[in-house]
Amino acid sequence: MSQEGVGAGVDLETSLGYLLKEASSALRAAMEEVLRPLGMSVTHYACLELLAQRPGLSNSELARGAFVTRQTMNVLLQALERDGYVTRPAEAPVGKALPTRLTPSGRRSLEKASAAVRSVEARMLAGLTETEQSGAFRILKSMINSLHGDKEGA
Amino acid sequence: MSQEGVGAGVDLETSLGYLLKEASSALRAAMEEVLRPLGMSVTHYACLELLAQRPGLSNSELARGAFVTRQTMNVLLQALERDGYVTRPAEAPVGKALPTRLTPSGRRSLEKASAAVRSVEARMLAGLTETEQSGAFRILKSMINSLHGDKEGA
DNA sequence: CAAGCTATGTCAGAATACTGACATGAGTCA
DNA sequence: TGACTCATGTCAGTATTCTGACATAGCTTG
Repeated sequence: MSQEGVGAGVDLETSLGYLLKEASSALRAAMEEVLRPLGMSVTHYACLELLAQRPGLSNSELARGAFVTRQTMNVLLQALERDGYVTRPAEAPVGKALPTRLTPSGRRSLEKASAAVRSVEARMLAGLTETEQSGAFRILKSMINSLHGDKEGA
Repeated sequence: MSQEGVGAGVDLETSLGYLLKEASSALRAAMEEVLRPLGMSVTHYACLELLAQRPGLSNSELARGAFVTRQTMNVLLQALERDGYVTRPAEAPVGKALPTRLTPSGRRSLEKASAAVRSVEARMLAGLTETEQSGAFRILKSMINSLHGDKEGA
């Protein structure tokens, strides 16, 4: 049922951009599936994982790391703080940035989620050799770099 | 702001899943940037591009192709129909599925958007050889396949 | 010092996408 | 035929994320 080529369109069957979106969508769906039983969303997990690996990140830094706006991250952080997963000082030690840290409860919650997500990533990479994986890493890095540079010709 | 030198255990920096999300996020942002002047969102564009290449797709089929729920696509289609970009028959020729088609207006609108998106994709792929691109294609396909297969043995 | 610029945290409203639910049409199977 | 299952279109409500706006802290520059 797919004939009728339109001139000069983006061929979805061969478009790397479309494939990138499909892969990202599949990864997100798979993560949601394993995180749902743990009562955690993907963004929740991303925030906690970031804090585990880089303690003391501010709201804005977490937002950039999770690829959401700082307003969105702020709402999430308030919920996580209310539920006792993270803590923030009442006053900023310097500037306005409030360094955030995991509580023991948050760390426990993250451990199960982190294991689940790692298993998803392992499944995603099953069938790829080490060489292919490092190739994928380099290629994705190149794509990101090319997209971020606005006027820059690579 | 917390200083750089985030030296310890930055597993996110080596995670292909994280990199995949970053690349997808960068692509989406770049697409939004070029589509905004045309008054079109990414989902909007995806729907029109799908219809250009596969005329007669139903609401549910479009939803799957654009990686959103059929409810979300339904809302979008109603808006596109109201604005005269697509048409759907009042009654289903068979079953309940309503085959959707672009109007001349929708086709015109798509042409500019498609060119803009094509330039973004070209920028993304700048700096990658043909071999690298076909490698990326194969690797992404493998990731998607591995994530979708639930109990699938290799 | 004063002015300008940038980054941050936060509140509020708007846009977007999702989950739940219901009715309908088509195919399957006993 | 009738019951069952599945896919679809659609309405309604909820949830999530975004854009806009404001005040404040720190740095830079004249």
